[in-house]
Amino acid sequence: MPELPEVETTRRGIAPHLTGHGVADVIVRHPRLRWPVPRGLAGKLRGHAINAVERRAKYLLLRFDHGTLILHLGMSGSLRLLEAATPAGKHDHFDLVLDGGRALRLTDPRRFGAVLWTRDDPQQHELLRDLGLEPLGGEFTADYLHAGTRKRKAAIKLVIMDSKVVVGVGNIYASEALFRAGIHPSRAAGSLSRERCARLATAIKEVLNAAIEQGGTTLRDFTGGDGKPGYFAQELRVYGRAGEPCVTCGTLVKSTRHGQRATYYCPRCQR
DNA sequence: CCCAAGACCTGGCGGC
DNA sequence: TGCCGCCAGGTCTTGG
Repeated sequence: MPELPEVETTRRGIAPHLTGHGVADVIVRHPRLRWPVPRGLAGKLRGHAINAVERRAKYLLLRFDHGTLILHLGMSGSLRLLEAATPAGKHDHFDLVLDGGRALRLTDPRRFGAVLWTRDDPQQHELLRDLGLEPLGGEFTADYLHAGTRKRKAAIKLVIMDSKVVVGVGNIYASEALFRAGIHPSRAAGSLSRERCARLATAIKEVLNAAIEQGGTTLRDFTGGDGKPGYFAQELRVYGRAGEPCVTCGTLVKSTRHGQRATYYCPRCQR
């Protein structure tokens, strides 16, 4: 579920309910996520307040005075706010119980998500330290993308999904951004002109921003019972549409694979 | 350094 | 209905 737009939408949804609130308890029902959930979190966090909820790439950062709780939703994770007494389901692995009786609950069937703690600057954490630029930031430009792809022979789709280059472009948005930019997903990254890098950087920003707006409309209620997305499926132009006509030219959308992930593209519009 | 493949997990689906 | 293989929105790790 979580691509960058959903993580950002989640952040916006939960932040007002967490910021300034104290932690009453931490419940770990299943400590074996992507990495083991650190032991003793309850003792560390009880009585401390959350100062801010930030995002770096697809990591959510819950800032405390004495450290940062780092959350990742993996492939199948979601967060919602509910009454702490709500019975836990099979995949409800982690609760951050707040003062006042509510809790932030992590649900994650595949357990590729993560809950980590650092006392230090989270940007220097080993998982975050070497990440590339935020796609929606001002530094992510045509020049940056052009320079960063010069020596890369790999398919451009793989390169824009490489978190050391730019973060947050997941499998869906990689196909969508390349379609909007008119670039074939298999094209060698280093063969793209500066002009086409400009179109691609713009397309990435546009598709992510559009999806965040969509997420904002369908995921606004994080205090409700259901944190499920559902969102922008109707906005997708190529993803999941193999065999259907291209929305631009009518040619049938094709699918292929890059790095064991499904890729969708229009063989006529994308070169 | 770059790149492809493997690894971690569970659940849903289509086919037989 | 049951079983099997395949697929799934991520990303770290490994081996060439």
